[in-house]
Amino acid sequence: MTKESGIPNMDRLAKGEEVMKVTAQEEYGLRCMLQLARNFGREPLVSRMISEQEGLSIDYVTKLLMLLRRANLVESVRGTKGGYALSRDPHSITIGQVIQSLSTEGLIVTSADSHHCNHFSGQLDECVHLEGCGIRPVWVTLSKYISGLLEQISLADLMGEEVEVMGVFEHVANETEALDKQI
Amino acid sequence: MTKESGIPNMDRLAKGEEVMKVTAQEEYGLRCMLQLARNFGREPLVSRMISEQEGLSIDYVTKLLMLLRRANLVESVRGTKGGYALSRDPHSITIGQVIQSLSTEGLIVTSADSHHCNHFSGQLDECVHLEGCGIRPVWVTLSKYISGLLEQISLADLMGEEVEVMGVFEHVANETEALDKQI
DNA sequence: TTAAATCTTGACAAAAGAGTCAGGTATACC
DNA sequence: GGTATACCTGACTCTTTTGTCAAGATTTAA
Repeated sequence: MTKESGIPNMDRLAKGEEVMKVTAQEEYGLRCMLQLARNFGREPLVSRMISEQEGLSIDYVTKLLMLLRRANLVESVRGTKGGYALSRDPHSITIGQVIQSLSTEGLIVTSADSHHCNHFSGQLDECVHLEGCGIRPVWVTLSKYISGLLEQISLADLMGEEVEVMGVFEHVANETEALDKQI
Repeated sequence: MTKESGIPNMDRLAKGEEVMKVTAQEEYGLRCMLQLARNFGREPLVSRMISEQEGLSIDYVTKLLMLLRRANLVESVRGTKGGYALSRDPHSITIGQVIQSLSTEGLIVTSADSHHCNHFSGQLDECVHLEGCGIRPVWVTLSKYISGLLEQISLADLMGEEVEVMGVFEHVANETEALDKQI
């Protein structure tokens, strides 16, 4: 532990450190889902509309929606009057499910045979540190928190104004922590 | 919030969701730093040694150490008897500092003018949602937690056996949460 | 039956990230 | 001085990710 331990978040963040990536597919795909969530219950939304509202090309939106459709989160209707719609209520779709269906691979570390440890094996077939790794606890801790949080938030939770949504998060973040401690 | 809210972590993680990336540079660079940390106080460590211990090519290790040297985390000595060493005590180098110096760009969201919002602007110059974004709270919440955690852990904290290190993390994770709630 | 609107698909091009290579510079030791 | 060891650097290649394109299939409606 370092002497900085007592510095409040705002100070720590002010340093501008930037770490851990969200891919374009995850970000833009989630935004498309939010458009569909806001449209839930109405006529299907056409890709041109989403494209305009998100500042993305129609073709790209199409590609993202295809990924989401294949994950059964979205349904499509062809032809005139066609378009896209969520395949179920936005309350029952977590952002974890959305992000996962959009990410090729990513961070998740729970054990030595996890994707992360297999992926970063250097020139060898197996990571040198499989049997004991000083760094794994870093990613394990972050993974737990991240997936815990993402599984607790639904698309419906993101549909309000930003201030309200932020409130939801503060509440859920506390719940997640409480949950973690029980285990 | 979804009905899954009460499911313990292990169940949530078992689904195998994989989200948010750690780049190769971050992972391997951090490992090199850990090698240097374990060698702290002794003769400088040559890149060949690190290369062998990590299963990476010498050239690649060299490249990573160059990034770390430019961030003033590492010092190098040329010539016979040369090598690399931490530029200061492993207790005073946080993994946040390490990761940051290794990452080209990544997730950090604290406001509308953050890197994240500038980066994901689609075809336009500015993100459509700058004035109010339902998704930003997701990344803001994760960013806070991640950078909070990374700034509280030092290289020295990672030098022990994996089980011990995991213990440190459980302790620090709780502290971070407590800290967040004060604000 | 034809036209218009819209989704479907796979191939492709552009950009970013990962990792290698070759030629150069500094230091220690004989 | 000469030689061996080791760092320094930028250019280059390979792979993955991002985003576009073109040709096809389905549905509605006139």
